[in-house]
Amino acid sequence: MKIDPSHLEILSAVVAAGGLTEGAAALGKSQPSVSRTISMLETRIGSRLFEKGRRPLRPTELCLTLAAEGRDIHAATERASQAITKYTGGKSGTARVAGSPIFMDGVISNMIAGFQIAFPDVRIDQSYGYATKLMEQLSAGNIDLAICPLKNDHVPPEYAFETILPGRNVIACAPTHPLARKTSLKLGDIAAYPWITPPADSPLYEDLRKVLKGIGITDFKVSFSGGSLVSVMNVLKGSDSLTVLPYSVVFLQKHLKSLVALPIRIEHPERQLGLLRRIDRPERPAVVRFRKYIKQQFASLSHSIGEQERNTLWRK
Amino acid sequence: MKIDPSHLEILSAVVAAGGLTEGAAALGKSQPSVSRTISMLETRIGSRLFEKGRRPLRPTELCLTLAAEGRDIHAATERASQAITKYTGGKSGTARVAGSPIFMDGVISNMIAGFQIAFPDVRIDQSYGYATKLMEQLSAGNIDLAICPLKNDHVPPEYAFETILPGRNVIACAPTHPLARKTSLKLGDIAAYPWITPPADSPLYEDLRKVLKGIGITDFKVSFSGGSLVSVMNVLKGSDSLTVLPYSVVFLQKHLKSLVALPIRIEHPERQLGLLRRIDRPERPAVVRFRKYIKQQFASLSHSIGEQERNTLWRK
DNA sequence: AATTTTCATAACTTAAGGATATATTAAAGG
DNA sequence: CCTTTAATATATCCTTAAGTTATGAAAATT
Repeated sequence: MKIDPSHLEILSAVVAAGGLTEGAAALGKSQPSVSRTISMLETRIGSRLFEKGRRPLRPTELCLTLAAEGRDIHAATERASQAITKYTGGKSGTARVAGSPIFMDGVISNMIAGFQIAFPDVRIDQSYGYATKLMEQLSAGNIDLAICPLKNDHVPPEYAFETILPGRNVIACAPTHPLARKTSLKLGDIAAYPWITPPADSPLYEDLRKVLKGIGITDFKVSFSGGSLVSVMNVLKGSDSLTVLPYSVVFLQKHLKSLVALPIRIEHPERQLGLLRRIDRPERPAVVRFRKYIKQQFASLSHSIGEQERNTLWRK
Repeated sequence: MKIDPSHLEILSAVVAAGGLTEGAAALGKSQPSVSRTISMLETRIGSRLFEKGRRPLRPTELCLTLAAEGRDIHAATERASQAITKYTGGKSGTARVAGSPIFMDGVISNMIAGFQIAFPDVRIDQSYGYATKLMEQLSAGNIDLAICPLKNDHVPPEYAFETILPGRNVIACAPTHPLARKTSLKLGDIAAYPWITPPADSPLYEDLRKVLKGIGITDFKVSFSGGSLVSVMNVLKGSDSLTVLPYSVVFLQKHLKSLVALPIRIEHPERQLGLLRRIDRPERPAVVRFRKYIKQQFASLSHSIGEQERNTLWRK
């Protein structure tokens, strides 16, 4: 005897409501519809579900048994509905995000922390990579969103790129660095110190080279290279080295007293930090939610940086 | 987001089977039917349930969540189906039976015991009454089946009456009774002993009067009256009283050595023991099963009595 | 690259399920 | 006891889901 679960759900509603009319109302259906469904069910089963000719509708034993299963079914569909609502509202699911290591560690991870507080049931899968690899990963469907610096006019048409910050870099050092305490800083001062460079394949490395070249330093001493942000910061802290970092990264570390930016205006890379995704792939709700959260966070970060800007004197 | 539980059931089957084709086969449906149901579900939900363009069908997170609920739903419908099968097979439910007290206690209760062993999930609600009241109870829908002696041609057309035994009575006494040990018994012998009579409103009481009148006793001494079978047997055991009982009752007690029948052939009542029910009421499966069980039991009882008959010499 | 397997689509048919209007019927009340 | 009232059953119509077979498209496999 194959049975339609929705019939059992209806049955349980009628039993719970104590009548067809009220049951139908509870279900949001018309009374005749429910009446017919019940009587079709009765003929299928071959037994009455309600005693004949009793006006306060009296369920039979079988009816009560089936209604109990109907309640289970209703509970399950209810849970399913809520799961769907949660999922389509972007409050559950997974967002797979990747980006440049320095950015992810220095900026995004802090934002992810806040996101997790607000949406604890969204899982964030994070990985690292630079632009080319990120695009491949996006196209392969391995990640949903990339966060990286890119030249705005170098974005292929199958990608969407939303800029979130200008790609501004600064020269950074430990707060204990001799230059950090100098009030008036000359460009020549920095030539004496060794440099920490990011991995050679990173865009930041390219930036660093250009910056130094821009201020006339072509032959610079590299004391450490290739590390992640934490490595870089640790080495900076224990040495007199300098490095080039995105201003946003330094900005967020500043109040932790682990990094400072030297007030030297250096060449802007032509890139913009932004959110990259495939335009032809439907975005899952959790990804949309995450992306918008990141955008909003960057908007407020951008505002904070802007204020800071007005209170700083940059030389060059 | 209102969701159809059967869709979730289908979803879980597809996920469990690992593909549309196998899932459809498991459900006993065609592949296109299942395919369309899934895709309709996807458009309703607004999210994919299976990743696009992956040939070993890969369920999304949401899909797995929903499929889990689908499993619950499937389990519930399965339980419901089995409950229905059991019920319609007469293996669960309730049968409300009533009958003459002496018969119910002396014969039917033993049969009910056997029935309960075979069908432990059928509940028997037993009550007592004589023909008129039983018919009222049947008509009021308070009982499903009556077991009572009735004249075959006195059955109103709205009732069905199946005879199960001829309404044969015997004179009964305790095995320790003086007459029980006598080998040759004369009719006059019984005149000396007091009588136990059933309740005055019972058909058996009428039988007793007729029997005694038939053998010439009009003025008989009543030592006890109105009790149930157990009372009657207890009083018989502790006294020299006689009584009239249905032969079937005595027959079943005989091997317990609590009652014996005197080998005196007495007048047969014109009634027949039978199963009475309303012909216009649909019988619930458990009632059918019980009724058939009782009929079959009486058939074999009837056979046993028949054999016993051939070995007994009845006088009159 | 061809083959195979699996899923999606098309077109059609049947049955279920929704609505409104109305007939029946059991319970209640004068 | 008969009338009233409230609830359920039925009638009719229409829309949509769901089943079928045949067929097209696409991913994996060889």
